[in-house]
Amino acid sequence: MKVKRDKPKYKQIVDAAVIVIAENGYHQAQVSKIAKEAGVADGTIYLYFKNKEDILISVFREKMAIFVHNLQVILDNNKDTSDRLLKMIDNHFRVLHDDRHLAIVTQLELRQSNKELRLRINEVLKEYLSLLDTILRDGIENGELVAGLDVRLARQMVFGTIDETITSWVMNDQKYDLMKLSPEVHKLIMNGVKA
Amino acid sequence: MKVKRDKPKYKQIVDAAVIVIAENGYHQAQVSKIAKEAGVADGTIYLYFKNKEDILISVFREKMAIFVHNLQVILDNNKDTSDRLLKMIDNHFRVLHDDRHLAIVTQLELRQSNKELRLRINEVLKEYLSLLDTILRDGIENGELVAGLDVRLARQMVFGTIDETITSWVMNDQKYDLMKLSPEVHKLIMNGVKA
Amino acid sequence: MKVKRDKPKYKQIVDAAVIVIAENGYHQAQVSKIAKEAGVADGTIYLYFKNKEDILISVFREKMAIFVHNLQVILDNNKDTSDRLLKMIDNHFRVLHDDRHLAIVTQLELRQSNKELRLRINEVLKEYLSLLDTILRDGIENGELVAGLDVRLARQMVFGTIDETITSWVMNDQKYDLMKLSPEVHKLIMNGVKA
Amino acid sequence: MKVKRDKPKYKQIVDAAVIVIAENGYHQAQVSKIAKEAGVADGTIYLYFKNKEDILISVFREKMAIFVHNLQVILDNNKDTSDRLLKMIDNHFRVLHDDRHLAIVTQLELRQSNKELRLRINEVLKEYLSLLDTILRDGIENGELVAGLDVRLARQMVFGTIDETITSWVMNDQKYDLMKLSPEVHKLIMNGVKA
DNA sequence: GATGAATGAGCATTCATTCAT
DNA sequence: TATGAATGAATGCTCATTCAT
Repeated sequence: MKVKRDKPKYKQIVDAAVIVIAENGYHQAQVSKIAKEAGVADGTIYLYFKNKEDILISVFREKMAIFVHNLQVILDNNKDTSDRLLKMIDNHFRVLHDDRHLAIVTQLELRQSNKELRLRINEVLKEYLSLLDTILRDGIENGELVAGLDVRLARQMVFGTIDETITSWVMNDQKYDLMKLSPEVHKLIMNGVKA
Repeated sequence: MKVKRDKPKYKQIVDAAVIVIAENGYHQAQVSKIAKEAGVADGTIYLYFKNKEDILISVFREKMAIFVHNLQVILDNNKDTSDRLLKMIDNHFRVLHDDRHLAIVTQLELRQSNKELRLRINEVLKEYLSLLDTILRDGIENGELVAGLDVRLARQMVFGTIDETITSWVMNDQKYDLMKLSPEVHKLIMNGVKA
Repeated sequence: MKVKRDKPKYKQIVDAAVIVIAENGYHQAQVSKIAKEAGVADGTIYLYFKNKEDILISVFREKMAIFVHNLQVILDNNKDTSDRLLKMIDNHFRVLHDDRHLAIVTQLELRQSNKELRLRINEVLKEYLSLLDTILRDGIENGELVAGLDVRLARQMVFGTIDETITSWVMNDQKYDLMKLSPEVHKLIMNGVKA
Repeated sequence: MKVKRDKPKYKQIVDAAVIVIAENGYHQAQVSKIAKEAGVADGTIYLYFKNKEDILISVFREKMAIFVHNLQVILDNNKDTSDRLLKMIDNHFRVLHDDRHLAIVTQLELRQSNKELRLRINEVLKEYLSLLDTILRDGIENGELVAGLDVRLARQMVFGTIDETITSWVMNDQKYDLMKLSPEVHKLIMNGVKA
């Protein structure tokens, strides 16, 4: 039996939600607007999603899967820690660079959700962060990263830097080329700011 | 006539707002709750604030002033870049460590505000970030920081790392000692993760 | 072609409706639940019934037929008015005593329907009440009942008493033996409360 | 401190609810309609009532209080059981005869409420029924009513008869004079139908 | 006959803000 | 200044019914 998540209308509605949220803002993204954008009736939404929160979680889960999948491929094909980190940054930047709506949604709008929803979003994020942990642990093991590195702090530094960089870019209306920043961001993460 | 914000009721209301938001969450922080906590009538709020958004901005502005003031003192008393950064991190951690309500409000609750409000919050943040820029520019100038450092990116790295570290601490219910992390965070920012 | 109500699916759906209404209550007895209980698709309902109201009317009509049929047999086999009334009460109590679901549906749930539906239910009820009128008129004629009895009022007294007695029993979760009450109810109707 | 129930707007809204329910039916009695009829804003309703159900309970409670109060006066001023019952019937008929809207609401519309609300309505009713029980017990004691009378069944007979009589009158569009029926109803209850 | 995915109208409730006192 | 009763706009979700297959 086909699960709902694989049906075309499911994806249609998720994609519509990204567009509606990006263009109207989180608090102005009414279910009826999403339904209209998806080209379905309001009630149809509820054949595929339990409630509005379920749509938002799904948006995040579906899109996050892209990041996770890409990062998994990067890990499989690259064994050098520096390469892995550069490619991770580059991938993260590129996915959001290529989908301006998605960038607005993940960096600004979804963060307006309430604490409960954000906790559920964080759970989805964990999969991604655990792959980052793998990069860091492998790097420590093979001597590429500094011995005794606190993996949790390092993860927060890497993710915090990437996230803040993208958020600033979005808040500046994406008016400069995010892609060009990855080498420099990579260098900062690897070597810090010290001369 | 004194300006309104020096009057006791202005501060009463701002402090009440921090408590109400921390204890109830952003979306459950109704004006009537804040008024009750401040011991004034609902209508009185509007003698001191234009609207609800104005209260929230004021909360952020009043509390941010502490960070800015402290950081200014740090800059005045320390000329070494590494010292300045360590003390900045330490200060940032300590202020939020000492006021659990404030930590919840700045790291979680106020981020649920809409884009417009967050843009205004960012403006308040600018003063703080420009002091950080000063640290970075001074460091580059005197050779302590790497030549050719992209100040904007470096600022995003420093702030992103600090912010993500604190947010993780708050989301983990502040159950470990944030203060102990500053030396390690400082080291990461200075030297990166590379061996 | 047989009329629809003789086909097995018609009865299947009516019986399913009684069960679903009794177990879920009138307002939670959605067409889809009735269809599921009956083992047919939602759309199939509409091959046998004009609309949801039509199902409910049919439930009442089908079940009421039992009362009417039994009462007709009682009238055919008993000519004494007091006997007829006792047996009528006894029959009314027994049918609902033996089908707890039906008792809930007729005494509580179906009364939640709107005025229009209740008017149509009353029409179905008329057949039953006109047999009661026959008992009363016969009784007046042969001198068993008081001369000059207002048949309409007497009918309302008999039916109101029976109905209120059963409703109280259902609202008390059918926790006492309804059957045992018929002689006493009969006596009240025949002789009133006066010493 | 004045309680809400004593404020003029409380009564205004209750009376508006009776009119709106009687004229539009239970399921078409939207809160906004009640507010409009009461001449207040929708939100004002919620300053006086917890929710819609609370309005309906209050309607019943407020109006039932009239019956209870009148019946209490009757008990105080009449010691003869037959008199008491006649006056009770007469009072019950007269109150509903004098307020056609209220008659529709209590006999038809409020019965469409769900089981939970009806249970709460029944609790309000209990006060009235317990006064009736007092009449019956006093009557048995002083020998006016039949020795060994089952008070519960007698109560159901009296109330069921009154209720069914009024409901029939309402369903017949109140087109005959209800008041004239009380002596006959009283006789039926006292003496039964037997010759 | 039978299916079940799709439809879309309809409504209770909250809460920031006002303004008469 | 200070009050707090009153306002009224705005929206997620359900479910009876349809109709293409």
